[in-house]
Amino acid sequence: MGDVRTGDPVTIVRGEEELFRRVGHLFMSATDVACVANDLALWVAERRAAELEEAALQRAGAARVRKIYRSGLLLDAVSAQELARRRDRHGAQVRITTDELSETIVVDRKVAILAGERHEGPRSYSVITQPETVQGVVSLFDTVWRSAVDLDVYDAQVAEIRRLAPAVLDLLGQGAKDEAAARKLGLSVRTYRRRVGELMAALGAESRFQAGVRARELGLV
Amino acid sequence: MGDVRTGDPVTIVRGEEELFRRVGHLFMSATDVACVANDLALWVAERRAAELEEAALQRAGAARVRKIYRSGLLLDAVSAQELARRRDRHGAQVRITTDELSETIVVDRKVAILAGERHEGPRSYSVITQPETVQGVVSLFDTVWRSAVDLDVYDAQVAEIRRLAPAVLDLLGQGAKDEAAARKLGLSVRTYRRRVGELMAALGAESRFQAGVRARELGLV
DNA sequence: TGCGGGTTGGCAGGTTGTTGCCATCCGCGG
DNA sequence: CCGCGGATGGCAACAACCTGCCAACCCGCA
Repeated sequence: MGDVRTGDPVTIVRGEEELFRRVGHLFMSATDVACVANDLALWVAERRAAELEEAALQRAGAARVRKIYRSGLLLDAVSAQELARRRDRHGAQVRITTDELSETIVVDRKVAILAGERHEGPRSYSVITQPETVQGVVSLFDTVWRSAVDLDVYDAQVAEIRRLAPAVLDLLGQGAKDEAAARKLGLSVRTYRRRVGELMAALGAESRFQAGVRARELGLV
Repeated sequence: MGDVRTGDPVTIVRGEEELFRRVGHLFMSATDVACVANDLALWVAERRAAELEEAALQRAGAARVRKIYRSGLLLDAVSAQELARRRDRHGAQVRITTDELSETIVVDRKVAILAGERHEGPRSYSVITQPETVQGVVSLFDTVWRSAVDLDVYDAQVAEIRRLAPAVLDLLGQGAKDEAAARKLGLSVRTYRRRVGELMAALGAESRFQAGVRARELGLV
């Protein structure tokens, strides 16, 4: 415990518990947080969230908090709303990308945390303090940040998509052919496919199989 | 509480806890259990499983236990093995179907339990004691049972599929085109598509989107 | 009424995915 | 050696899906 810098420039940490013990304190006084997240789950164990929440609220406005989320998240109206709520609550900036990114946090441009693959057992995280490496991560983040689009702007774009998305997802999930699905929705095949295309774009999927997986991941089907 | 027959011929029960309280005792003395399940999760709350387990073991051989599972389950080697283990342990008969079925239990041809949709909140179950209705359910079950194929037979069929399935699923999940995927696996496009087709058949999916959803549901991607 | 921006749906031409057919190859027992 | 069954891969025809283009339409606004 104590300062994270006492270890190697790169430390592998297993599980969120451990991660929190190592770097949790950094968030308390952070003035610059950059974050890539794929869902709304907090990175730290739920039971510790309260402390962080408090610290976050205290520095609201004083700190610069940038968060990037996957676009698929916005297809669920509830999630989208929750996202906006949190943003307002913390005075954070939220942008949306359609690219697939591994989860990342950079605190004060000094410490980078990269999430590893999520498979059996606790998830692993790489905690990086080596300045040049962190700088590289920051640079990547900045680039992605620039290409990402503001939550409100994106939200407006998908508002209409979202209206039809549930029905489209439902039909796709049933294995319906475009022909039949379009008829059921009272749309032309052309427009139905437009919807599917928008949906896939929003999910960042390049094939329908992949779209199915992502949709299921987000609990949309 | 008490005898399930005291209520209406059809009772809606919310949550597995409640279900167990209502009909748990039936399993203790049952000599004929018919069951459709979509995954390996036990129907009763985990903590009560021990009692049932015990009762089940005692009547092993004495009772007739028939279980039908979805074929997709077998794509995961671990699940398939666990399935066989449980079957041997309980002296049950296990068959596999590729059709989509809602979960069902019929005890001693007297009480039928149909699982409702799984959405927010606890899952609901219909407990049916009305004889004609139960008979109808039994009749449906018997038909499905006849058309289903024995676990061992099916297992042998998919053994080879399973060997390649993870790789194919992986590539599909990445949104790879058949062309590229086949190259990566060192297969011809034709054979790769054969694999995908077998996979979809095993998942009971009629479109790749649906296959993606099912695969994700089973945790195969 | 006329204009401008956005949505729709038909069409065409493309790519991707699905399936049957068949020649070929491999391994195995006769 | 042959014959056999199963797996493979090429080919082809077809179905399904994707997309650019454009005319038609709708709606709000001046």
